[in-house]
Parts: sequence; C-alpha cells; structure tokens
Amino acid sequence: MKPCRPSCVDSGSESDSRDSEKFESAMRRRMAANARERKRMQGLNTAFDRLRKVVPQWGQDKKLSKYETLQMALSYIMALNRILTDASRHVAPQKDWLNLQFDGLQPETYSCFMRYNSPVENDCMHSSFSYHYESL
DNA sequence: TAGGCCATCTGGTCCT
DNA sequence: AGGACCAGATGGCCTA
Repeated sequence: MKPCRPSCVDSGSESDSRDSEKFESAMRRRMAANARERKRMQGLNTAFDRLRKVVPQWGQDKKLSKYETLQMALSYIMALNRILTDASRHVAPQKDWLNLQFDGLQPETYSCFMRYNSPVENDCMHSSFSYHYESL
C-alpha cells in the first residue's frame, strides 16, 4: 500500500467535516476500485487456467507461465489450422467442410495432439509446433 | 543472491 | 459520476 499523498491529509480547517467526508468517500471509491480490479484479474487468471487445460503441455510438470500459455495457444491453433487446410487440400477435396471433420480427420491425424501428456508425443509435437518451450 | 513470475495497488484514460 | 481496462510500480515467493 502506497502512502497517502500530502494533499489528501486532513488540513484541520473549519471545513474539517466536509474534507473528512470527501476523504472517506475517495477512500471508499479507491477500495471499491481495488476490489473490482482484483476480481477482474482473478477472472483473467481463471481464463488462463482454462486455456492451460486445453493447450498441449508435453511432459511439462511445471505450470506454463501466462506468456508461455499464450505462445503455446497460438502455435496450437496454427497447427490445427494447418491440419484442416492440408486435409481439405489432399484428403477429400470434393467433400464439404462438415464431412471433413469426420472423414478427413481420422484419429491418427490428430492423435499426436491428444497424447500430449505422454513422453512419446514429443517428436510429433516438435514437428507440428513452431513454439518450443525450451527456446524461451 | 539475482532473475523470473505473480498479485496487488494505483492513477490515467475511455466509455456509458 | 462511476465502472472497465490498462500499464507502471512495488513487494513477495520460488528456483537455479
């Protein structure tokens, strides 16, 4: 907690009670703003936790930092996008997008992303992701 | 012990 | 006027 500015210290004049009311009102607003800010940041952190759960973490027992989580999410999205793009171009170009989801993406196509807790996925992940944890 | 990461406080700015 | 969002400052905790 930073110290109060000199300007907000009670002056001791005849308008003491009004100054005191102003001061207390300002303090109340500041405390309310602090509480809102804490709540807002907690919401942000909850969102980060949810993102960590869906983003590959291949063998990392340590929690990803916020920056790392964002970088991993970016790479993950790009990798999935590449899979979709390649599938639509080479696997079943005549089918519509909906069919692609079920026909073009067989388990072996994306299994490397679903086994990210296993040590064996590393080769696959390294080849699919531009983001490398070690490189940070 | 230095450096990284994080939570919190705070003041500024923008929006309703 | 008050709330939401943001960025800077600060201090605590953890790890190499």
